[in-house]
Amino acid sequence: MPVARPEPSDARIIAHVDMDCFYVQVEQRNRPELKGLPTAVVQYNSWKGGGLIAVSYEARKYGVKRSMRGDEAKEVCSQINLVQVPVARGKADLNIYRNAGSEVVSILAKRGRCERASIDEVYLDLTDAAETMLSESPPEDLEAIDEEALKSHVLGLSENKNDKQEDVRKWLCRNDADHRDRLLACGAIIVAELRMQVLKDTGFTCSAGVAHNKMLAKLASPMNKPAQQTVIPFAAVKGLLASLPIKKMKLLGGKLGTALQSELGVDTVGDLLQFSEDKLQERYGINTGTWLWNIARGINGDEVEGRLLPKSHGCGKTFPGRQALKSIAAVESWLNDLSEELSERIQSDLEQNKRVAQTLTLHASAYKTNESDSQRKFSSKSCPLRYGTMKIQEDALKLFRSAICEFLGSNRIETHENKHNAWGVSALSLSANKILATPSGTCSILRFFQSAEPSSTSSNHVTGEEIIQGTESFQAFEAEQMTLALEDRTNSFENSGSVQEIQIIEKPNSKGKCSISSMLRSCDSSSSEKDCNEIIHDTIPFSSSASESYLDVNKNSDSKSTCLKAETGINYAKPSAGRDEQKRVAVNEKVEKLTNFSDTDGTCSILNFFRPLGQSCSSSQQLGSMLAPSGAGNCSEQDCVATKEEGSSLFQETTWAESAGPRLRRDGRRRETWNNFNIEEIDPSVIDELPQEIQDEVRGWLRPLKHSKAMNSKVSNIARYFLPAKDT
DNA sequence: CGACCGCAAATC
DNA sequence: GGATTTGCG
Repeated sequence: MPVARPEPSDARIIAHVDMDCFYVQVEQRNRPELKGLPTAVVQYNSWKGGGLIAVSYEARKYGVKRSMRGDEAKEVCSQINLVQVPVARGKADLNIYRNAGSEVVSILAKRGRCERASIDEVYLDLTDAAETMLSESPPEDLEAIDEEALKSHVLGLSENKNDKQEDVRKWLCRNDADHRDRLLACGAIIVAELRMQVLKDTGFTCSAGVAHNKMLAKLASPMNKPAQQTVIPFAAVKGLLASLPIKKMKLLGGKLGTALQSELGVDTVGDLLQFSEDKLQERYGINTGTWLWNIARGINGDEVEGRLLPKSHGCGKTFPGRQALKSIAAVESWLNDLSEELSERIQSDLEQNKRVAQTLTLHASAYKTNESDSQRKFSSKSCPLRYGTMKIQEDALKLFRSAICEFLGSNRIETHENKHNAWGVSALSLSANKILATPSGTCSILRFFQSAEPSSTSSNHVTGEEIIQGTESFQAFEAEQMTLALEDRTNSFENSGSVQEIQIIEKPNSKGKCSISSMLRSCDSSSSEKDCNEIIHDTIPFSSSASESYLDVNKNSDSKSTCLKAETGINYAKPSAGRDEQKRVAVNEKVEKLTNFSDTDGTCSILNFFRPLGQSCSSSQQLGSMLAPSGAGNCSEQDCVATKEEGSSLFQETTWAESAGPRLRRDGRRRETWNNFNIEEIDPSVIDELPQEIQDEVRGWLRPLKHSKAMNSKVSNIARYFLPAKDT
């Protein structure tokens, strides 16, 4: 459901840029002989000529539609050129289009805040640029207005005369106009320049809408395609919405739009005006109700996000009809392919953008052949993402096993093998989510910890000192080191392959932020899986420190725990009073080792840097929290208590009692906590204990803070990477 | 089962 | 917060 956001009081200038039949343009750039010819891009040519996903404007003249199959397109346009989407690993591969989209984004981002809305769409907030232009060189002062700007379509401007461009020129240059319109004129000129730049640099044409908010800009961009732009002045909004079919509005093309039509008899956006906000809220909820009330009036406060990269990466394939996968082996094979693709994509994201994905998610559609209620949900499953194709393949298969087991409501492995052909899988997809930007310098810190680990191999360790930061080789070094650090993140699963029902989930800290401890924890890959088995926590809130791993004994059914019991011989009975302590098991051994180890070689205080911390600390304190060795904070009482719990579980000084089964905590002893300090209170001598390159990095973080409050945001970005985000 | 496929983001 | 839904091209 859409959510209403307050609209800023000052007029904004927002543009929506939409590439014209983008996939076709990309293919035509690769094969120039196709330019100007009726062309469509098609995927899976095998069945009825494949499905069209982009149609050139030449082909549209013949009535070719995106919803057609290739064969149908040939029927209405026999000379159409059908270009197939590239296929890799047996599935469509959209990477060339993604990359082409990136080319465009990098150009469009130059004049203002830029949000990549899809593979071929971008929002721009050009408010500042327009204000600047208006005050420094307003349109009426320009000797000549860009031809492309003169070709703009201005909604509401009478376009019946012979010389349309002269009308537009007058409109753009009216210095007696409303301030908002004058800004819009500047926006149109800027957008025209940007579009020309895109054409010059990439060869792609695009269309654009310019208006005062995202909703209106999005409405405007397709009004005059291809290769044109449309402006919606404030005065034109009411008339536009009055006759706009409700389903044309973004987010109303689906169920909600249908509901409005059938329940309220609303046909156009303007028809919504007759309903009070209360009425709309009552029917569609507070958020959606207000959102609807607003859009009826052309009001939309959504901000342009300033994000040039996607928030997640996914790949999937459907297996319709007879193609459904009927064996684990077939599923495994496809998951391997999907994992490979996903791995490549997150790897290049890491190398190019220094971003790290945190979560791997599998989704599938399945049915049961012998049951009538075969529509049962096949729930998606996720686990911490470990880098490396093999690891992803491994985890993906385990996620699938876990999900199919749940789907079938059976614990029997034989059923999974589908001997009776009892099930089929009609879709598989994998995605990498929760992608976080890594602050520069993080990786060498990671590697420091990894090399510090006594049992880790040092063969591939290179110290940062040998590399000069800022050079390309350093960039490559960073990416490589980061990858090494991420490959060994805690395994998602209990090592015994027979137990699919237990899933170790990386429990994120309060806001799901990446925690360095999860990476540190598994520096030793040889022992990580074994250790994993030991990281068993109950599901009762207990020292749930940032990103500790715990075994998520599925809590929703008795059969699950029964199953576990049967297959592992360990009693994983559901939590019950008096037994909690048995299920409350040790923290990863490596963290313990790290703690003890550090006490002996003088690096003790670096650990203080990376203690997991409680929530609700102000961001200006967060870095201080990582760095300060002692002091007092101003968290609420409750927060501090919670933090102490965390401290005791992950970094306590006491050792852990060994036992035959899961290891138990010997006592509840706590150490003083160190969080919540002012950054000014950091003891400089602490930093001196670090290796030189890390000293430099940390000092780099601190230096700006002392001089400029504006740098707080930079520091808190780094801090947020390690710490729970501030609750907002 | 059932024929649009693949993908990404938002919502709950 | 993970899973599901919605929507888009």
